[in-house]
Amino acid sequence: MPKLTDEAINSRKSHIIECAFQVFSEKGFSDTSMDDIVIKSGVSKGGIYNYFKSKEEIFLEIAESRLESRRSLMDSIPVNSGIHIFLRNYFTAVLLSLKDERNLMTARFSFEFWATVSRNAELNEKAQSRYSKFHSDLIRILKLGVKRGDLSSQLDLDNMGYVILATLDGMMHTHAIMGVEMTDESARHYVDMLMSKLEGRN
Amino acid sequence: MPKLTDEAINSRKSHIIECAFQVFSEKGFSDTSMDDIVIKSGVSKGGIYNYFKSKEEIFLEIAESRLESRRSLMDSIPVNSGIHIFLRNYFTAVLLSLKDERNLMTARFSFEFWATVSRNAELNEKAQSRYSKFHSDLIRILKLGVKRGDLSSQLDLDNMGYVILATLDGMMHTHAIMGVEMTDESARHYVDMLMSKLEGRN
Amino acid sequence: MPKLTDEAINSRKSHIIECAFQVFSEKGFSDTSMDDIVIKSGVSKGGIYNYFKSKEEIFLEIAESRLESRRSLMDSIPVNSGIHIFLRNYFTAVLLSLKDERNLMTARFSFEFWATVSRNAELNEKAQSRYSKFHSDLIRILKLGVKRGDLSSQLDLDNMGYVILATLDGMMHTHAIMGVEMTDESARHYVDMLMSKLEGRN
Amino acid sequence: MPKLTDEAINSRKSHIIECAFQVFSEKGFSDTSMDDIVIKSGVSKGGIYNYFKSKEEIFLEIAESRLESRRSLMDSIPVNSGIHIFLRNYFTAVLLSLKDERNLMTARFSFEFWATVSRNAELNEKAQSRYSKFHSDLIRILKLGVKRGDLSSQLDLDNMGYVILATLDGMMHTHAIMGVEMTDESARHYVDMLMSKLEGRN
DNA sequence: GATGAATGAGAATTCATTCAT
DNA sequence: AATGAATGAATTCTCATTCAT
Repeated sequence: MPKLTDEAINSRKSHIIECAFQVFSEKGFSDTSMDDIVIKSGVSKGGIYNYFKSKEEIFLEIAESRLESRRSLMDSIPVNSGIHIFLRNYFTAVLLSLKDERNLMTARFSFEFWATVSRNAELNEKAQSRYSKFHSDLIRILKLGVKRGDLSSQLDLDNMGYVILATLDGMMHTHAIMGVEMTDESARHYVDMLMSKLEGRN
Repeated sequence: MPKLTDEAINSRKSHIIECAFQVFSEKGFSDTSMDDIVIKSGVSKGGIYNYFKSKEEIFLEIAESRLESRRSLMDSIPVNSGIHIFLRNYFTAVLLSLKDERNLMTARFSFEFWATVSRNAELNEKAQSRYSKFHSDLIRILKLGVKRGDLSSQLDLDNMGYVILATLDGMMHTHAIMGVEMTDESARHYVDMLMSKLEGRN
Repeated sequence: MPKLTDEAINSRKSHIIECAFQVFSEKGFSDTSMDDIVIKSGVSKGGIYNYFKSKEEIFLEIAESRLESRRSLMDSIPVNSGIHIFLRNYFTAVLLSLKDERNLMTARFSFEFWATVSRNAELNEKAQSRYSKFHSDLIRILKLGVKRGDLSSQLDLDNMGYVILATLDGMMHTHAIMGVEMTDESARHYVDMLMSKLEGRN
Repeated sequence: MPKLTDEAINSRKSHIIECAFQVFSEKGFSDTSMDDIVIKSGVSKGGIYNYFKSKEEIFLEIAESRLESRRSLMDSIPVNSGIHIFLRNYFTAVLLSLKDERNLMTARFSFEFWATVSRNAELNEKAQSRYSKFHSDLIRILKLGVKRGDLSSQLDLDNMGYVILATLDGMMHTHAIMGVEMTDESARHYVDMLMSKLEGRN
């Protein structure tokens, strides 16, 4: 066959990645075999290796794209509305997004990613730096909020950044991995609690 | 050979479980091989299979014992001090306990446990019911706190139970699995935030 | 597309053969992949299969051309000079030729060829008959030398043919494959030894 | 099963090595699959890996033992008889030994060994040093012969060492690999030629 | 009961060859 | 004719489990 266009190549890669993403989300990295991906994608063994040089590479490329998309959510802050409004909406949206099966899978993949990566020193470093970026993005927004007077000036931003990201993850983790139902009320209570802290209403 | 006393059997089992626990914590379920456990424990392959019928069974028995111990922590509420004091201390203790390597391992094991269990419908049910017990214990305490006037009477207890357990897990997960340092300040901010909510100070 | 001229076809074949020759010399038959040849030659996978129907065929065609060239060396005996002179020069030239990287490669290829061929009854027969031709060429020359009085009349020509070809190969093999340096002195001692025998000076 | 005695382990290893030796001799390193060894030896896939950690290790252990045995041949020089007698006998014995199928296989393995090893820088070094030992053993004997007056005092020992080993190899190679029959006469002519040189009879 | 050697089903990956374009 | 993506059988190696001693 003649050379595929870049577009065709990317589409093929995307297809494989999409299928692999589903399997990884469901079974985790170690328990997913290349055969699983072969079956799910309909692409032959060798075919997959035309696009990725190892199972790990597939996993990492998925992480690359998925984790990026979460971060980008934050990039778009409406300039006019208050930061406190934005954050409340953002937190709520993140939690409620899990109602969508697709986002649930992303969450599962994400936890699997951290579990896998945490056992590999080299990868871990990359993952940490990704987290740091996410963290500093958040801090930047919090700072902006403080400056605008939307958030409390008493905040210990660095540490609150940790608390926010960690507890948000926890809310998702419990629902996505542990399979414990998260109700809308739980989400609301959580966001209220967080925003009270951030707005200094306690 | 003469039948071993129950005590001897239990001691040998405990030894294997202890060693397996360490390896599972470090490498996760799939990446731990029986050989890892053989080497760590000094017990032969066949020996291990005398006590456990599969790798999965070892894993599950560890979960059984470890997760039980966490629960029991809550059983002992000092009658005199306020519930809000108790909870504050308890949450703080749980988070700070991660400074101890052993507790860190337990946390890691626990997350690995949920990840594994989440992929197996049958196990999942058992795990869920364990979680439910933990959740209802917590609710019971919260109720007691409300009744005693130590906690806000406005609380939506069921949902707050979820929020508490989930966010606490998140705080631990971020530190234990993702390897992001949790400072004492982060822990304190988190507990403050939670207690403000529970005590109705916002 | 218009049919390529025979010349164009041959030139393309030659190019592929030349490149394949280099890779085979370096890595041997089994460890050379078609991709290696594709990369070295710049000709596409399918392109190569237009000219050769298998990896083995390429290998064999190289052998065909290379081994022929060695034989032809012998075809040109200067009529005037003594056969003993000619042989001395020829043996010396063969050995010293290994200083040239190109000839070293040819030697390596040649040994690889025999190793490969020795494992395949059908090919082996062809190779043997090639060897026989070479052997009888040599005998012919030796006979001529005897007749002219340049070589000893006591020679057991058939067997000496074997000894000459075998030891010459050995000298080359040790240098080319085993990587043991062959000095000019070694070469000279060898040729002296051989010529003493052939000239009956012992 | 309880622990095997060292003897039992060695016997098992020997069995595997023996079978692998046969297959490697016949098909070469690359073309021998672990399955070939499994079938030939009757030992299961996993079983073989209990004794050797890779295909390469099996190959190298065979080389270790086989190549050693050849060397040791030289260690036993009868003190009384002349060195020239010993060498003549030794060279003749080496060549005629190829009549035995077993020694033929060893020769084939040996050439395969060098071919394989020559493409791997790390292994190559080890192989070279093995060769060096063999070479220096030979030189030592030659020196002894010169000293005793059994061999010519005009010899350039280092280079003759090369010539001897290389031509001897060549004689064997031509027979074992190229499949060209080596007659007793060829062997005798070769040894005569070599001894004439060594004894200075030319 | 304990041991550890043996098993063999699977895992990831490679590669000669094919064939649609 | 030329291209290079696709195929899938074959390869090396791993590992949970079994079982003879």
